[in-house]
Amino acid sequence: MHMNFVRDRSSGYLTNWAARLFARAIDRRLTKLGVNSAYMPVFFALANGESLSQTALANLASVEQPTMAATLKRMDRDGLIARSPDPADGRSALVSLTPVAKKKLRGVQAAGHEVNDVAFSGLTAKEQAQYLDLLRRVIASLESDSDPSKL
Amino acid sequence: MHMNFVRDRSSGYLTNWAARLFARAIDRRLTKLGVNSAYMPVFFALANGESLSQTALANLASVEQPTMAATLKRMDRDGLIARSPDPADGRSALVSLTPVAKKKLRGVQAAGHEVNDVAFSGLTAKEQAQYLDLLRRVIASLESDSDPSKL
DNA sequence: GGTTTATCCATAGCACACTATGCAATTACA
DNA sequence: TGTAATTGCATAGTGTGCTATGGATAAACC
Repeated sequence: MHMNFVRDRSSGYLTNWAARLFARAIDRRLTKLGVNSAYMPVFFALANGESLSQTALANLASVEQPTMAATLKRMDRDGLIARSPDPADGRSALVSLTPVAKKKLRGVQAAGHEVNDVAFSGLTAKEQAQYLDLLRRVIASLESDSDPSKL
Repeated sequence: MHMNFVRDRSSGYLTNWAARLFARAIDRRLTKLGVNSAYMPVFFALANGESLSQTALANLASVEQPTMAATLKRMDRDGLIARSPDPADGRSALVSLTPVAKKKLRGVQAAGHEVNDVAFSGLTAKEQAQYLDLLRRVIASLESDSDPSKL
């Protein structure tokens, strides 16, 4: 087992690496369902029959609007979402899951839980809570770096 | 401050979000230097005049070979690396930093330290060490998920 | 020595993320 | 009410990452 000291001491590097491993673990499981990891926030947000705008979905997923636009375009292509005009706003369309997507919902949720369990398999319950807590605090600090209004 | 319970309890989601915030914070600082965040592992690996193969750099950065190939292509385009044929192996080329890149080295290192400090600004020294330790253990578990030989 | 296997790298094709920009519809306000 | 500012979405362009594949050189093994 060779070591890489610069790498293993860098919070940014390790966080990035962990995120890529999470995505790979998720994608390995979702590929069988014809689903991609970026679809997950949309699946969860619309799981109970909700109809949300693209902007609302982007906020829930913490991605920029053009990123969500591209994700929804792929989901549309894959037959997973339907769009209906918002009667209250001529600019907006409301997005909901199709019956096809609803059938995949349980599998998507199972994949999420499974990967979460794998990632936490070496941690005690207390350490798992610590991990989430520390992550949230690191996130808060980094958010205030980009947006001083959040201080 | 609105909440998003599904999101804030998901280790994969939070890790991904933190990684994107790290990358954005780094890129905001490196853009002035004409450097991208993916160049950082290459900068650090070659900081002391080393000459390494593409495969070695990919391993150090923990990315797949085609990913490193694309990164090196951009660094080449930006005049940051030089490639010389490996006299001992006709398939391989040895990569090193150009004088232009060496001039940027201090700035790149400073950006890394600065973002690390921002991310850790809300954590005690003990908590910072815990964060890195927990990350490494989560990474180890996720690696064994994709490669059972690592168990 | 010649065949097989492994290794190094390039390319194709795609997913997912970002910034910058612009149009169209809505809201705010003078 | 009519103009200005805001908001919702689309598009263009780019960076970073992945898998799959193939060619060319090197190493291993009859």
